[in-house]
Amino acid sequence: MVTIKMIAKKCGFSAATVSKALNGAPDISAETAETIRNIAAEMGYMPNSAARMLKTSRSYFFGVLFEDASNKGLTHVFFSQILNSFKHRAEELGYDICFISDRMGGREISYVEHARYRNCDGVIIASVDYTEHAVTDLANSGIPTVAIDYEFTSCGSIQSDNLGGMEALVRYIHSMGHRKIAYIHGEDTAVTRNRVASFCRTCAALGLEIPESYLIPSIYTNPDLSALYTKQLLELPDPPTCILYPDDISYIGGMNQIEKMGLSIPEDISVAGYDGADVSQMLRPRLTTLKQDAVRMGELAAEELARAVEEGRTYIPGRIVVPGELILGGTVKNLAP
Amino acid sequence: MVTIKMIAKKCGFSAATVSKALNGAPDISAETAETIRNIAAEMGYMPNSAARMLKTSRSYFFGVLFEDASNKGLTHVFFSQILNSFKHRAEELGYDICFISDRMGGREISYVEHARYRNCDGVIIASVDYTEHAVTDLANSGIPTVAIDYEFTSCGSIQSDNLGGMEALVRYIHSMGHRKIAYIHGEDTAVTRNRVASFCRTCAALGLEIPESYLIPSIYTNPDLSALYTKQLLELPDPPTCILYPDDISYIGGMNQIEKMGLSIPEDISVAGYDGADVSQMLRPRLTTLKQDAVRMGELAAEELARAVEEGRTYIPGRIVVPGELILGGTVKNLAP
DNA sequence: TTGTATGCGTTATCAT
DNA sequence: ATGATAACGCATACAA
Repeated sequence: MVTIKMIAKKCGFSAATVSKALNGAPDISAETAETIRNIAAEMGYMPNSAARMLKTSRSYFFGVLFEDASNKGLTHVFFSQILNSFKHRAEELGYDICFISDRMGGREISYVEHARYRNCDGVIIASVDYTEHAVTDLANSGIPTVAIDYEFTSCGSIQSDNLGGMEALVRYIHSMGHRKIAYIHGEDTAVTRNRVASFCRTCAALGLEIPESYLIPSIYTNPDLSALYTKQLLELPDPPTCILYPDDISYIGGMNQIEKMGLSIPEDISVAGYDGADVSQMLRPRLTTLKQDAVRMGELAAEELARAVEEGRTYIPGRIVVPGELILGGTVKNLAP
Repeated sequence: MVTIKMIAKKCGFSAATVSKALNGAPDISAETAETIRNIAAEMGYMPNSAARMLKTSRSYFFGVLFEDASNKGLTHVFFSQILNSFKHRAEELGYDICFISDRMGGREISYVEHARYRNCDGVIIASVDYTEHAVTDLANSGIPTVAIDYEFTSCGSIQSDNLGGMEALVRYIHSMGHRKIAYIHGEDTAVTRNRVASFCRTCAALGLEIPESYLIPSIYTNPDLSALYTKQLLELPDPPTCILYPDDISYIGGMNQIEKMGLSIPEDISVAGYDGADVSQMLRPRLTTLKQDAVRMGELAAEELARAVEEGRTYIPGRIVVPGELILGGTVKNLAP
């Protein structure tokens, strides 16, 4: 491994001068800087991040906390998209990614400890149970933090526009003449509550009466449950004309059930989804759905976190709401031509 | 930040003694060790990985190189599954994950440089163009390396059993009475070549003549292309009775095309897939497919890499082939009852 | 059993 | 413009 000392020896300058030259310090003559940089490159020099980290207490690591309840982790479609674009943007900004878990080898450690151990300059929190103490401790640890789809005091926040998205979706369905809209929704989380609230509020604003039986708590990405509830809905004395699903996978469960009952989409029953832009767009007809902008969310999260890190004590947490996009597929029938 | 020195001051012992006690050195009395550990815990001590790294030149980082051609990165289903289980197992073994990219901030750097900069103890290579110089350089850098689905001399290797898997799949289809089997396969990679070779060899062994027109090069996860080729196949003067797709998404494209032509699966045309265990299992009928054991592959990769790191110069690269599982869905009709 | 001294590679301060 | 020196936090060889 080639170090600054070795370069110093080779080129006759001192280690201090070499360090400065390599870091582009202003008090080094252009000529020496040039010479030193050439020799360093020639020798294949790479700085040692550990030494630099120790000296400057800056790691250029973004910690990533990414533990969802369903334990899908990195295979979770929406979050893997966010993470992917977060990673790209972070790299552009000069940061590497370091996952924060709750164990180091055999031992259990807290997220805060893990982040401190690795000297993370900042941390992004996504896809977790935000009420967990281990999580709130991290958010309050003083380490610059940005949360996805959640707000902590004094932390940055990147949120999907669940309120606006759901409103747009419901208004569209209403504009297609539907008055009886059911919503099979995901388990109780802050995000779900927002969507449900927006659903109810928008329906109310449109003068729609939504009976209790139309609002069904299910579980995200569970096709069996959504199939079951679809059946329930369709067997109601007064069934809905349109069913909303919480995600692509739930939709597929519902779709199977609908076909099984000999009905077809959208002739006999209309459907729409949320947070779907993957599989559901390959099926025919294409699902009408509200696509969240995961890519933009990841980018913004990286930029916000970089800002939090670099502004330090003067950082004022940003609260960014990222709009989604209404994708008009072919699953909502026009009842009012 | 609380350091060893601070603990030393507080408890009256020297820094060396504290360090030893905390690391469970044998030459410290049980009593002092106990005392020191208590005080350390009380003070909320966490070692500084940068300092430790610098001193021991061990980072307990596994570098992860994960750049696929299609740029899906972490959203690639198969590889995200591998990465997820790799991450879990690595954490159990005491390692954190650090992504290796080809840039640091604005500057371009090589993978090797990146891995060295972060002092990665070892590196896993997955989902890349293995012929790229940047990649082979990494594999030959001397850093302990394990590759997924590829073999480098002196690197460990975890491979999906593409030969055995494809053979099992073809033999099963043959056992159902099919003699005219077509294969729409992915773009040219080492993995694809293995599958195609095994497909051809198995067909030959079974005495099946596969015309050129039955073997179609497509692109992975491209539903439009697979739809197009499905149409081509079905319009052949002598069409196949069963079509093999390279993945779930390609299958969905084919499925749509089949339905569009008024045919049904498996009554009119049988189909099967490869590397599918996600969406295709939620559709009805369930796709008959050969599921790769991504979870096991990730675990094994972590274990193999840990071994490579810990055995150092005495490490003899392991070549592990991980069998898949034939999932019997309902898309292959029995032609020979 | 415990403590002293040293150095890992780097950067920052202060002289020169 | 350049260099000598110290220090970051830790682990270790060796002395006590």
